[in-house]
Amino acid sequence: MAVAADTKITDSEWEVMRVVWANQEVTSKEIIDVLEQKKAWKPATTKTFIGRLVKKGMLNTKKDGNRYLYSTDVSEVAFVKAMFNDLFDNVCDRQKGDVVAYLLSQIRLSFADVEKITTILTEKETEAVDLVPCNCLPGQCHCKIIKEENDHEKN
Amino acid sequence: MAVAADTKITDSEWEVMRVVWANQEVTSKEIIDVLEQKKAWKPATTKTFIGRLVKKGMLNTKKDGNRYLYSTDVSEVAFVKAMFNDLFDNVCDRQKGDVVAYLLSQIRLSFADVEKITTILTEKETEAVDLVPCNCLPGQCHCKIIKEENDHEKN
DNA sequence: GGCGATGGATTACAATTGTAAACTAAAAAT
DNA sequence: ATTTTTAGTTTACAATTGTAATCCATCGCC
Repeated sequence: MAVAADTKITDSEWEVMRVVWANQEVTSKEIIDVLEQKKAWKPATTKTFIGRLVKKGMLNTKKDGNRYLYSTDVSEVAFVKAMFNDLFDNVCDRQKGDVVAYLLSQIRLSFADVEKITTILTEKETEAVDLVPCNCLPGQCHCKIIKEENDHEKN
Repeated sequence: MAVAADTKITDSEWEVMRVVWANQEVTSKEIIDVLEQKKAWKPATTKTFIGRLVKKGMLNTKKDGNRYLYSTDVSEVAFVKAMFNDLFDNVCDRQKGDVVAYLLSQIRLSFADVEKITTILTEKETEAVDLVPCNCLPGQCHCKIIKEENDHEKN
């Protein structure tokens, strides 16, 4: 029921979604109030973003008198993961471990998090390699160039 | 010497940057060739992105006859980290461990990666808490609402 | 029942982004 | 030296995004 988190949204729309995710069902007024606080957006501005999200199918509307109750079928967690995955598309496989290490170093963890990550890490350890193969196009990643240089030396 | 990876670039510009990062110094032709392959961009399109990156100060130019050699002072690793950090701004602190766990589960690791991550994890373990405090604005995160509900029940 | 407030829809408009052609100057080839 | 090819610069133009005012329908209140 995740309704594909494949929809692209902008940063501003994301702000709106966060309010919706936080609340299950919200009125535009609630969204407007929160974002007037956080982003100093005029009500009309927030309305625009709500409208665009409805058009994109990210927000559902349920009529309630003269107004709508907004909700979404897209899970926040799934969406966030999809966004991060997207970013990863721009990164060489060989670099990803380093990026994850960095992210990990930046955040706070709960005991549950530690346990979860430990489990995954143990699993990954059994499949670890000396050098993660680079998946990039030649010319778009260091690895390839180094490889070519090596090949060159060999011949 | 990182020259602030604070500059925002678009996805398309990122493609160009990857070629530059992969090569130290490149000509526009090399960039054009790679991206004609990968993205089927017309040379003129790639030229536009190169131009915009130069204007933004992400690319340096060194004259070499009738053409330029392009290079950058921005480190790829630093840049990637900054981009991920940016994304994290849209995520509740309490959720971040989960996201990192997910990312970890998605990638391959080298032995060195495993070691590095293990070290960081061990460190994090000593600072782990039962529940990572939520940093979100009230109304923009579940945590706050749950908290309010709890507070409510208490009274 | 009329009127002000509220919420949604329409319109606006500049900046950024994706996509590229056209133009120009300089280098390479003949 | 003239032509052809390159590389960089300028211009173009539609789509998306940020930001918002205005308009219109309705709801609640006097």
